[in-house]
Amino acid sequence: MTNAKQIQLGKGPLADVAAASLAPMFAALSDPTRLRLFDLVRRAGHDGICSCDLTEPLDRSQPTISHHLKVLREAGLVESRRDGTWIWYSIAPHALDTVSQFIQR
Amino acid sequence: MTNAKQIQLGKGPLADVAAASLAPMFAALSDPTRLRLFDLVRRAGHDGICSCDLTEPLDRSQPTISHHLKVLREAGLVESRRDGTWIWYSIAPHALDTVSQFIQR
DNA sequence: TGGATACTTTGATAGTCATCAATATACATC
DNA sequence: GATGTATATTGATGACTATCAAAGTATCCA
Repeated sequence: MTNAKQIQLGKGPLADVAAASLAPMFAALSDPTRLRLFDLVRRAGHDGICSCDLTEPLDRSQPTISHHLKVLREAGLVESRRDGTWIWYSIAPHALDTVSQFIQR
Repeated sequence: MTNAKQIQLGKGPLADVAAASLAPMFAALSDPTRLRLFDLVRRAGHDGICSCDLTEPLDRSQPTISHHLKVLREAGLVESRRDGTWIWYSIAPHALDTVSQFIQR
């Protein structure tokens, strides 16, 4: 189940619930390996990138990469689609909109 | 010791060191209490806000707030200055520049 | 000097997380 | 069906974290 809550931050002080839904997105980006993973996926553009091409450049085990991709997916930052035995990852539309909204405020 | 590394992200894939210095800033924002704390400080504008006015609205113990402020400070996101027994917090200049740079890329 | 107020540090606890090896699942091909 | 490749899940482990109460430090004022 993906966690793609499209939160609209109000104008007042950051509400409890808003903070609670914003925090996991920052958490997803709070690990160096995941940051590089996200960056690689973003660079791949619309087509995305095969999971099999992500393990080697990051120097982590295959289960670890799989774990991190799951975290990014559940945070609503990336999407995946299967193509035979491969799985292709791409950036979710509006992935960083909420984060952006918070940053520039 | 504040951790205000002003990283310039290159154009190529996110480097190991860049990711390692970016991750702690996201980590600092990955907790709901800290997000609200940061938001309150930001709203206070140039003058900043007294630490004593941050404990009550967040419904956490005073040591917990102190701990979170330390995390924000060491991530280079906020600054503090003492005024008698009070300590005033304000947003660090260019606090979110590096994060912004990563987001819009 | 001594109390009062604001804040920090310490110590403890329960929870989360990054990582890997081992195992399981899914798909393709033969 | 059997085998091989790609990915996911499980289980274990060491490290980190959010929280609080208690104790410590800093500053002001009388």
